[in-house]
Amino acid sequence: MNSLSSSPTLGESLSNSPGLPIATVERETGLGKDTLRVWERRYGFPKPVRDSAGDRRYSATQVQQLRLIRRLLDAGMRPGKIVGLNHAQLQALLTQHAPALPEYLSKTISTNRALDSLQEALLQAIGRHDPRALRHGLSAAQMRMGLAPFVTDLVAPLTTAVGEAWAQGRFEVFEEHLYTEVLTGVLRQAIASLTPQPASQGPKVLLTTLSQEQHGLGLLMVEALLMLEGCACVSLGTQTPVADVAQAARAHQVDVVALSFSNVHKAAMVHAGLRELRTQLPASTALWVGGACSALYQRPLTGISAVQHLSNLQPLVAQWRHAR
Amino acid sequence: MNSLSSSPTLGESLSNSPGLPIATVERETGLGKDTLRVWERRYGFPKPVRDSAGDRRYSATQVQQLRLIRRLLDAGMRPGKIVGLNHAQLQALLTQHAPALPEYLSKTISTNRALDSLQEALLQAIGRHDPRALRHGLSAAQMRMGLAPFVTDLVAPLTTAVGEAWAQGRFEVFEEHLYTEVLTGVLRQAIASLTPQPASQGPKVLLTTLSQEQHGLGLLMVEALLMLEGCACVSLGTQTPVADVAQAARAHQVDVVALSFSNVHKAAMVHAGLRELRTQLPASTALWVGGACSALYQRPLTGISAVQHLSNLQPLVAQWRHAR
DNA sequence: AATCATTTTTGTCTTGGACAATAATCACAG
DNA sequence: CTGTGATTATTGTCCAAGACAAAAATGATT
Repeated sequence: MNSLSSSPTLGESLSNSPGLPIATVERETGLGKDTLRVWERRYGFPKPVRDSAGDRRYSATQVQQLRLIRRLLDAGMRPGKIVGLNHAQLQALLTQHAPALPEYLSKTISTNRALDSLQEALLQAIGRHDPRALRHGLSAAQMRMGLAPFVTDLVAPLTTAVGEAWAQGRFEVFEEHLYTEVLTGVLRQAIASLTPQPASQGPKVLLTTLSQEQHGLGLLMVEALLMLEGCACVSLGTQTPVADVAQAARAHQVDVVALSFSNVHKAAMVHAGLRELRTQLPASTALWVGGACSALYQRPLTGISAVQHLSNLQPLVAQWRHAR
Repeated sequence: MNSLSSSPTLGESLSNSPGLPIATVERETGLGKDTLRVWERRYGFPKPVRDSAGDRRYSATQVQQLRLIRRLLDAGMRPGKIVGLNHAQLQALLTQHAPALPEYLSKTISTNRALDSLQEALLQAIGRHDPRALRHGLSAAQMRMGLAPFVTDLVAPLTTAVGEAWAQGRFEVFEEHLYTEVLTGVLRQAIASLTPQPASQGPKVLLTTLSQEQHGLGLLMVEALLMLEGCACVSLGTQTPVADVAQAARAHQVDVVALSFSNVHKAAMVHAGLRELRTQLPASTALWVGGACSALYQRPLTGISAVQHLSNLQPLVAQWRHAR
């Protein structure tokens, strides 16, 4: 009861409102079509209106609530307990459960007042739409702090802060895009200045993300840190299919494959992809994973090293060196 | 008839073979679950075996063929004609479908022997999996030729050559990714070295691509050329929704919005998106579009300037200057 | 308090049908 | 031969209701 194009993305969400089709909601929330339908059947939410063809049309409000639900699910809650709740109740749960979450992040923040105020200033530069100030602030901080602390203590927390501000509606999409773009420029410039490393004392590392993972900032942060450790890095950018990652690892004869995951994907998919890649990779090739994906740290993954925090990267390289 | 994790994937594809579940095939091939099932019903392919629960299990061979089919679909073929074919037939079609070239690209190539041989050398560096040689070759060429000719006469044709080699199966996905990544680094370095432009004599330009368009190389090429012309550039990276492009244009008070399109989308989608954006943008804001998307140049688009070739960019800036 | 067995919860896959937008084909006029 | 308009064919996505196995929660026993 539907058709091919059903063009709308989010453009018409404001003016006229036929509502968003289920495919768009899947993209926007990360919840599968099947899941959305079975939730409607079981919990009575979300209950979209139907268009002339009988297809579901979700309101912007429903999508917003689904976004909140998604975050609570990532925080460990169960669908049955929260899917029926209204916006206010969800928001309450979210703020209440906020401090429980990122314990591995908080240790770097709030211990340093100067960092906090710098971060705040940069956030304001984004909101002011001032790319020049943003770029200058980042660049200056990198020079002052040194690259490794810059990445670990400022860029990483700042990026999650921007992501959260966007999720809470305090930032628009284009403001988050501007931040990503400016930071990408700064990080790439730093990496380029490190490039002429003559004799690689560390492992040769292949960097990329798997299909459908298009968040590339984490990759750049890791690349910067690894180059500081004397690693030889080969980056493939984002969205490389599993089979091609394995193929590239063989072609470039790397010692390590490093993958970055954001939290937009279903845990089952992440695990399946990793298991798949692990078996396609030679046993002698190490597999390192990291990023804000909660699925990585719940259970230990056999044959895979999970890097929950960027500060754990340096020890991992040291450990690799020691094993040789 | 299935379950959550569905642990196996392709890991066992070599030794024992339960085959890949449908979700993995969707991720690896980009073909939706519904599409895979309806193809099986209509064309009898792919015909996966079933596991103990009755779920489909696709063989690695089938996935490989699906990948080829995907490429042919992107090249404009119809599923009904190619879904039943075997590996050899698909490969034949793929290599055969080369000469259907856009004529507007060929004019820059083949007029200069030195350029041709340089391009050939760089293509070989990609095939040799030698990122260092590739990067050095590009960097040296940029220094020798100067940035504008480098972008217009070498990078642009080289990029289309790589894309075609990939479409014909002469390059693997990861090889194309490596090219993109290395070139991105070179271009960004060039742009960064231009950044401290004091007084902008040219228009302020917002650069981005619309949703679902993730090809960012064209954006970087345009940004480099525009900065040479004294423009002030604000880039949002790729995949900005239409509404946010308009919002950003207002927030940053730009004179021009420049969009890049690759040829992966349907013409109707492109036209709809552009029309929508044109209405949301102030009339005083110019809208420039370019890229390898054939839909842009078939009919004239009202209120939009189409840049078929990068050499047309400089005149457009001059024209804008003159209008003030 | 920890280990094991049981029940509940939950996401994904199944089948067969349907539809609307796109593309291909055909008929007809200039 | 070249457009142009109408017709038919193709094709991706959505729907419904049912089913099942893994994960989480609960209860029982050491």
